[in-house]
Amino acid sequence: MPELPEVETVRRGLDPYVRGATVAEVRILHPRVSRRQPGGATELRTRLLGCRVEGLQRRGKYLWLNLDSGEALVLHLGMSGQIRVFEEPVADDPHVRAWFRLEERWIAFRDMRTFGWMMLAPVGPGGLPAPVQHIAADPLSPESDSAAVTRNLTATSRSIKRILLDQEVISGIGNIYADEALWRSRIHFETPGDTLSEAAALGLIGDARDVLAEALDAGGTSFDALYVGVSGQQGWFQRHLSVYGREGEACERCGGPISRVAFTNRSSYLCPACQQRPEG
DNA sequence: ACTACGTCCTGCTTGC
DNA sequence: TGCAAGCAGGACGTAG
Repeated sequence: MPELPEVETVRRGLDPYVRGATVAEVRILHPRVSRRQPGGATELRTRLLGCRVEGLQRRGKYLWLNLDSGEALVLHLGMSGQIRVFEEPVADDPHVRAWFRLEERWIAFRDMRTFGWMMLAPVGPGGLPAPVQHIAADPLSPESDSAAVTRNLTATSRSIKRILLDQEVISGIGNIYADEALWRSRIHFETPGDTLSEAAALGLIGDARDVLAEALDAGGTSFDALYVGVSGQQGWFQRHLSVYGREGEACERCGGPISRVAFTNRSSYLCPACQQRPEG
């Protein structure tokens, strides 16, 4: 669920509660949350206890806490993950998968669909934890290299939407913002990457960066209760979405109807008039 | 090597 | 009304 703007909103909200704080208590309530940890919940808990958090970073949709042990606690929210901060642990919340106490705050990892995970990992080259090493820079990062991304976008016959969703090419973009960026660039999602001009690819990267930045300013996108910030607040960018979730509504550019079509067991939203399928 | 597909989950919505 | 199928914002392993 959460894409870059939502994850960054969580990072900013969580940062003041964790930076400089020591992990005083760890409760793993569901085994799936620690499934990527080789030693499971026990290892996660024992190696985390007593660690001091030195920082909270993000790359694409991945978050990690830098620990004074030299390791990082890497978190991925998956489709439905949330991080919430409480004064006391909430009893009987069926979706809390883990609790952490840092100083006097209780931090919950909630995740209805349990695709999210967390694991401890060594920090490698570039300050990136091992599970994040393969993830490309995201468009809001100063490390992002538009020329290099452009080359990657146009080097393959894969559909442009698949490439946008490939976190090893450009990170942080998910189904919502891929559709929004493609609409802004008037590109059909099935367009093969290697048929795009360099200018079109560069423009698309710019549109992706713009939509992510605007969504971040709005605190992210909340279609339902599944995405909220650390205090439970909703994001507001859904009011500014041009195509996503707007099947049948008028395209704000040409007035034609927005359509929804199948895309790898999911949906793509587009304006068929503005975003013409490539020939052949 | 590269690409497409199925799969891991739960819960809400839709349609028969 | 009830039930089953469909659908959801992600990423990985595997098969082709």
